[in-house]
Amino acid sequence: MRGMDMELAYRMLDQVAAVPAGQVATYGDIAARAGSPSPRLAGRVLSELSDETTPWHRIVRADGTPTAHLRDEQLARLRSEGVLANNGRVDLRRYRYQPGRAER
DNA sequence: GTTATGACACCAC
DNA sequence: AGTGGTGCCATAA
Repeated sequence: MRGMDMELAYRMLDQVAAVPAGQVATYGDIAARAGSPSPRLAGRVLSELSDETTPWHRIVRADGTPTAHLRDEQLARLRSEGVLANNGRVDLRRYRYQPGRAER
């Protein structure tokens, strides 16, 4: 839609869907895995194409802080999956999903 | 074509 | 560590 690269957009959505419950990924992670250099594009894709089946709440910013205008709901959803935040910040060292890397 | 804006990221203070 | 400036890709006016 909007003339955007839909294949890229769907790859991003796939990567979002690939993040398991209880873990998170950054916008940069999603963009990179989908083959895009632009984290902002990942954000825009989520804002426009996400639906009830898209775990958008598992995507946080590079420093572990949740999306500003949605932080309350996002943190609540993450908390319900077992992702705890300290002072509004998710511990990426602990919860970041990295494909191919063993769980702890 | 130029400017402003945005679910972001990085570097400098 | 928090704040601010700049870069980034794409859209809207």
